[in-house]
Amino acid sequence: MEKDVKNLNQSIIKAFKVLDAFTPDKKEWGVRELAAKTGYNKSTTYRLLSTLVSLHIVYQNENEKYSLGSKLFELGNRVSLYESLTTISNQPIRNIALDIEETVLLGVLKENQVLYINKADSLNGLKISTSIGSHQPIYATATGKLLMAFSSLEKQKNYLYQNTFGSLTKNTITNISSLQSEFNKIKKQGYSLDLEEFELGLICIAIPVFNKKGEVIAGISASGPSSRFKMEKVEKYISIMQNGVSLIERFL
Amino acid sequence: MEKDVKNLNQSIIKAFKVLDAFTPDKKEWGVRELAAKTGYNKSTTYRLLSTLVSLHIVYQNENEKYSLGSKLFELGNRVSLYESLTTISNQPIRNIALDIEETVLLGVLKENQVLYINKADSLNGLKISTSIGSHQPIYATATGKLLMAFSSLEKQKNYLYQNTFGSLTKNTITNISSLQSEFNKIKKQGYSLDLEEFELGLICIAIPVFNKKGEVIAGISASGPSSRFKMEKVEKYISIMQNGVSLIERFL
DNA sequence: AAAAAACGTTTCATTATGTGAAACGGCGTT
DNA sequence: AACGCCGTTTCACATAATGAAACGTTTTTT
Repeated sequence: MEKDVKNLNQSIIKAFKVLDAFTPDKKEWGVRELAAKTGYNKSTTYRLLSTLVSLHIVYQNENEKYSLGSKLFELGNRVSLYESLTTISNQPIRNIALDIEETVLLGVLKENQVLYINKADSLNGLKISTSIGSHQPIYATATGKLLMAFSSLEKQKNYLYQNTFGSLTKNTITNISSLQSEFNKIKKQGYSLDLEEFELGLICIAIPVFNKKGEVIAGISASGPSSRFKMEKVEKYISIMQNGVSLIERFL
Repeated sequence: MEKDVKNLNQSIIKAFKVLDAFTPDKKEWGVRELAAKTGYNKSTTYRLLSTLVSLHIVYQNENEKYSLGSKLFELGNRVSLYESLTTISNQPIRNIALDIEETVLLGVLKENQVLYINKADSLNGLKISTSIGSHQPIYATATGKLLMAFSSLEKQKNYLYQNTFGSLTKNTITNISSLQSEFNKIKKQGYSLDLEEFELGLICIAIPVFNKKGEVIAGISASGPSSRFKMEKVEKYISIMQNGVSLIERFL
């Protein structure tokens, strides 16, 4: 039972289907080929394009070909990906935090560190102090290792060979080849663990957030004290987190 | 005598007027206030927003407020400002080059250098060798000095105090305070000159390209050998260049 | 050099679609 | 309990989007 069939504005849907046809692989379109691609009538396509041109959303160059225009660039730059991720994730991560009763964080990669852009506290007394806007090292956190594991091999190599990895606890992985195999393992199993590698007594699970193109753009983590964070619960935690993440991914 | 009144798609125009209401100063809108702002009926505005939400172009958060969504971010990032500037400028700079019979270049600031992203050759035998994609120093070129002159005072200070300015010809300005007053002079007069400061025998004029917000996003230069580049022609050159630039600015 | 094909664009009768006033139901305040 | 504000839905109506065909150029083929 889907929601009611809304009265959506067909012209707007068409306009954005047209815009979506402009990709890095195909930046220029003629009217007829674009009509064939979208399935719209040639006249309709022409009028959609004319309107978009008048708004500077698309630009028509000298060969009469159409391409995306500067106004779209401007509008797109008014959207902060962090902000929209934050807004979208609010409710889902709060629900996760309620369900598993641990602190939940949303993190992204930024300048060779993990930047946390959203947080949902658990109601438990013992809380994690990591706050929104704070940074942590990649190699010693569940989210950091996760995001690097899902980066390109080139990025991984760059990271591994251009940084030093100091020991933060007795469990910290400080060896380059161990880190590389940790990345491989994480990518294979689809989640990441921090077993007191950043701070003694602190355990953490992280899973990826994928965008529509299948790229990992963020990670969600649940952290808690090792005293109550039992390894046999990991599977259950991941399942709960996965449900929340799929709610986020719908809007990306 | 404008061009024929085209049959533009009204819904699309409305949709983008709605999107344009979302600015850095006002990132969230309710239906009613947005209807008041745009002048559209409350129902119409609601349906426009519903359609845009279904496309993930806008996002509706928990308070039922609307804000710009991730799909708009994605589309905006498919537009390269350089590419659209290049396409838009092609015809205008060619016309300028024909008119004043000198090589015309379009340059932007990139990583403390001038990056040239478009060029129109003159038909004169003696041509300028600077090519598209090449970089030149800020302090010794007309376009570089121009773009820095129209940057914030903070950027100017950063540039002046974190770089060294080697002498390229006997005319190069290598002194920090002279450069600062050169920037001030350029911003005041609205154009920039390079009097054999980069290469002996080479003279250059540059004027700014403004976007709709009044920011300088690029510079256009005309360069020629000092033998035929007479100072009494500067005013005429600038007027011709200004005409071409205004054609570019229409599309920004 | 002529003919044909392909392009973006315009026309116009037809009909699908977006429209606005009013009503609705939920929520917070008085 | 009454009010005011919100986003949302309804429905008769009028406007605005539609597609087939024709147009005028330009490019390709013959």
